[in-house]
Amino acid sequence: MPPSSDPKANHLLAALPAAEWQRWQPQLEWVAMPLGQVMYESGRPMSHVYFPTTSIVSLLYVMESGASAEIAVVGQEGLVGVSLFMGGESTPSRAVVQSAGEGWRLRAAVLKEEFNNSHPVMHLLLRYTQALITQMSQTAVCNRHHSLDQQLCRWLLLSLDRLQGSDLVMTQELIANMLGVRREGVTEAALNLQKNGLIRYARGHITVLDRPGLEARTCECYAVVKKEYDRLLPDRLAS
Amino acid sequence: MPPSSDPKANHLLAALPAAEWQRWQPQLEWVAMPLGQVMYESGRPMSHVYFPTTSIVSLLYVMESGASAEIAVVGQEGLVGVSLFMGGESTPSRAVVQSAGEGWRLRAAVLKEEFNNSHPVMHLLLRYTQALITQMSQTAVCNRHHSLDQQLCRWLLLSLDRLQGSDLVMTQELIANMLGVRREGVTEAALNLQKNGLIRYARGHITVLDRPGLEARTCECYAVVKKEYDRLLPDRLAS
DNA sequence: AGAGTTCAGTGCGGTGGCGAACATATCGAT
DNA sequence: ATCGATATGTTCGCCACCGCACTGAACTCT
Repeated sequence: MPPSSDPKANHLLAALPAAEWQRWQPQLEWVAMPLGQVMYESGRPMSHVYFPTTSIVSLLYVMESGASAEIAVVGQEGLVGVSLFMGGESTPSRAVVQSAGEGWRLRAAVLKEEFNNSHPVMHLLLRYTQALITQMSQTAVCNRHHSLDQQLCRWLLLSLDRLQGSDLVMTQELIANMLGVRREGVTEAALNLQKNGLIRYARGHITVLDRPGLEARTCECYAVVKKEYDRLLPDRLAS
Repeated sequence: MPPSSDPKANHLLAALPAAEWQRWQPQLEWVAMPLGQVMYESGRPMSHVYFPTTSIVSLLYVMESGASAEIAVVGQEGLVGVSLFMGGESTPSRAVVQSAGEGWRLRAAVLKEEFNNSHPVMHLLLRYTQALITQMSQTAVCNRHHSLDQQLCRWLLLSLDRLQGSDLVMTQELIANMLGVRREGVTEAALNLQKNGLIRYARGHITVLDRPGLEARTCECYAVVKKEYDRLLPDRLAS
């Protein structure tokens, strides 16, 4: 399978200054990211950082009981593997491809080298990390206070923002794993949304019909996260 | 009120290399941190970073509805205000003193200068930030999956780790706000713990009688966070 | 075409935490 | 010693979500 996506479809890569881009370009390696692929495993050192272009990756914690919960989601706006430059080399979470697509990767050593020696790179990556922290925090709050209906809306919107188009290939079972709830709960919430004409779905394929409707129905968590991403990673970065 | 605590009671300050310590020491300003003091407010730029020595600070999100939820807690092991060096200058959360005590602070400009010009400082602060990220993530998971009983144990243990001794000055009302639950729920959970001889409390004063018992009763979240702090910020840093 | 697998929908009892209202107990100030 | 404020204990109905068991429908493979 040949690369069909430009590295610059990833917003962080697109935001690199020219000098950095020149150095990085030959080092970037195209990768296919099929559904379910584990990008890194809890507690295991990482060999690469990944810059998704058309895929979505979930960061999730898996409990001893086997139950899981998503803490953040990464797409074309970000990168998978922040703990590499944060200094820990690993993290207790797992990263799994939630929506198949493509991306580009960079070897860990190269990234660390660049992070330490280029202030623009460092600042860009740290700002992204702060946005990611906001997403994680807001997930904690949302898990505490909001209904499954609202959380489903938030999750759909976050996913939409990280893809092009208004379609998601995604079974209810998978969504339930991400949200850390029962599959039946997702069925019910999704039925609600469908009844109200906000989405349509069939066997692992969800089409969003009324995005503003979703935004009206979700909790404030979505807007908080979106606003913080926009603030920390303004569009001009990606142009 | 005179300073009664050594700045080096804070683990990060204690971990500074000699050269950095020489530069920082004259800039450090002692501060009292009374219960309820707001160290920074959601979305507002920060003037200082704070290094608690004998106090505990909660990072919490306050929702439109007024409901709140703690996403992390900071004590002598860390610092309040990571978004300053992460580049965002502000963050959508609020930091409130949860247990009165003391600390030291540094002006924002000084900290940023040091962060940008000293690799040891940068790496130290980033490793701390990664530990903080772990705490936030685990909070999200815990909010999703674990019972109030278990969460209360986790919270007590996290607080204990950030203070000396086995006493907490803390009303159930306050704990409820932090955990994002009803006060009555905390009453019930605390009664359980008291019945089993794990704690004793009276009017805003909690004494932990059986710490191993608490550790046995809490969920895995506590251990995961503790282990990650120990891994990322080993004791030798603080010696 | 038929068999097996994957996905979605439904029903039912159980329960943990919610919201509200109220009862008691302890502390501190005058 | 009394009073008000603060902190804790108790009750009751409610509802969202859980766990489980099962049905039905659609796709896939040979």
